[in-house]
Amino acid sequence: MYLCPFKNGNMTLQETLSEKIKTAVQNLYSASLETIEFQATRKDFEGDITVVIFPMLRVVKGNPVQIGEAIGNYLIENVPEVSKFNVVQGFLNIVLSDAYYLDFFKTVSDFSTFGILPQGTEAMMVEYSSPNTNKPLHLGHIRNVLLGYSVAEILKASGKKVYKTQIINDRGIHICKSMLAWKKYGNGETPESTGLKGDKLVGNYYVTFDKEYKKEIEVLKAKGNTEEEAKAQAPLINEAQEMLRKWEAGDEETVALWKKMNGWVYEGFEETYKKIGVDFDSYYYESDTYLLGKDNIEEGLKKGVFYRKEDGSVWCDLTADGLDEKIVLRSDGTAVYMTQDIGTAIQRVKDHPDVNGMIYTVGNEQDYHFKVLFLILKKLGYSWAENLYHLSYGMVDLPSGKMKSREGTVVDADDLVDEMVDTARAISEELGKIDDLSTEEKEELYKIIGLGALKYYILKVDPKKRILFDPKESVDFQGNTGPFIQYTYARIQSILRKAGTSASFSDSNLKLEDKEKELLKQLQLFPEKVQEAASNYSPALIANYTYDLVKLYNSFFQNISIFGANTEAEKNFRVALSKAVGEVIKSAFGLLGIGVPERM
RNA sequence: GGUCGCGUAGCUCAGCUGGAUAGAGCAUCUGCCUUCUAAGCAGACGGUCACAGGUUCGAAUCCUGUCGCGAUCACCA
Repeated sequence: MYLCPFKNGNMTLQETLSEKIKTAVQNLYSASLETIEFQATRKDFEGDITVVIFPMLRVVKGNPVQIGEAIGNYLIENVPEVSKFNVVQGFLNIVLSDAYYLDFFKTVSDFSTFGILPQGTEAMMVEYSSPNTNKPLHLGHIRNVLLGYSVAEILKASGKKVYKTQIINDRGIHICKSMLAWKKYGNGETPESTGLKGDKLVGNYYVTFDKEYKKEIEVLKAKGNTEEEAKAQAPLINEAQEMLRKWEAGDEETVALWKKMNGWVYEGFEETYKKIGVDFDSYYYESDTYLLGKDNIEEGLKKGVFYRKEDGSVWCDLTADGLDEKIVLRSDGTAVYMTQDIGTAIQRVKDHPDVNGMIYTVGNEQDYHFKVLFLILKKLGYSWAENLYHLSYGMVDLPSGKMKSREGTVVDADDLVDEMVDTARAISEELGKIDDLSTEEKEELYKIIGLGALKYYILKVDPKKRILFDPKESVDFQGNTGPFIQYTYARIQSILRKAGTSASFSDSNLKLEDKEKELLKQLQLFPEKVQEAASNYSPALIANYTYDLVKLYNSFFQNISIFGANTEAEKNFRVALSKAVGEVIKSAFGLLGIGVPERM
């Protein structure tokens, strides 16, 4: 835990304290300590940083309170930043001088880039979205896309070079179902002729297929067939399978239809991505990659990583690693999911030779798959295989249970965003604070707020936890929410407009108010928080940090007058502090993919 | 059944590399807009941290077991 990360010289204050405490214990008790345990001082006590005395009792015999007192006194004399201390039970609470915080504040020349590292040489690839092309994106994809995008931004801020990519599942029986239904019942409909988004149109035919298929099953069951038989014998499913065979054989007409309908879907997806505000540096398509793994399988066979069974199928024995045997190539020589993923991974590194690690943003239902994939890639001997991470996130469930696109129980991505924007519009109009903005400015603002509410709502929860989403209980705009944080940003901008550009802060002899000190403490933690979020792949850490910062700021804002400050220096400091907080909010929200408004 | 994940206030979530009296928001209730944006602030109410053991000076946090919820165990993706 880093509580005083600001470096004055070449050591952080925390490192200095640590050294001095060790020296003190050495001098006072002739005992040597390995590490010193620090923690943030609890609100109920006076202090900024607390040293826990208990662990020292192993090497220093004595009363923890007396030891604390002795160390405290030593620090007062030997560390100028320590202004006061108190000891409660086994806790030494240290009060740092205002000068320490003011030095920190003055030293940061630009809070808009504070904590954001420049791009280093290490490159990583982040995969997210990975949709099927037979239906529109839904709430589940939204969580995926928001997480992936944010983690990519966070990794960038931590100094990595990042490539954002996706794998598009554009082939297989699912798209054939939509194609077949369109052919049979579509009457040549197109996005243009219907005015529907391409992905919606294709999705409708997927649903149509399912409806007609079910009808056929019922008919067959009525004729005395079992459920299984009916499902296998229904003409529609056989036609779809025939279509898939034709596609794999390269049948011209089928491939043309496939291209046409996928094209519609891609246009629809792009619109949705644009609406949400995410982007990609590259795209991989399963129709290109599903064969890629085969050569790697051959190679693995030679290396002895895989083995072939009598029927010709190829397997990887992972029982020694506590997993099962996994098939990597069918007996007929065709590729399975795993084959393709092996091939895609290798291809991606070939395409981007500087990549030394990949993040896969995929739901936790595929935990096992990725465990196996990573292990196989390691066994194949790729050095980058050590740096693969499955960014596994919990499902988004509705009160009614799982979302099922075939049953129409999905929350559509476009609809959801539109609803959020509508809510933002309704609230803004009711409050009436921005009536003088132009229509375009207003609409832009509603988008920022609506999306902010949605994104924050999803990103603030730990990725691995499942989310229960109740469409009836709309996403909040008050409390721990995106709009609350955006509102604080807008307030700050209002302050800055009023202050003009003249105010600059330079005085180091100010007496800080508690709330000012709290804000400086929180600001100081941002760089560490970015690194922590990067190593944990967790936007939630950034969201929670920002919320804490904003709560502190609002308390400061509401209780301490900025323009009513006693001195010009005080006023200038408060304006500068406000500006810094605003810049960190903007920067942190940027990592979450959330915009901030000048007014709201 | 095996494996993996989750279980904290009525609800949604923080806290989890062990530390003080477990924190926020929503909801409910009190105050605060003639003063820098009330999408706010100040406060009240609300807890057997699923349960039981264990390790420790100290456990929501680590270990074991039990229960509950979910996922996964395809020549599907």
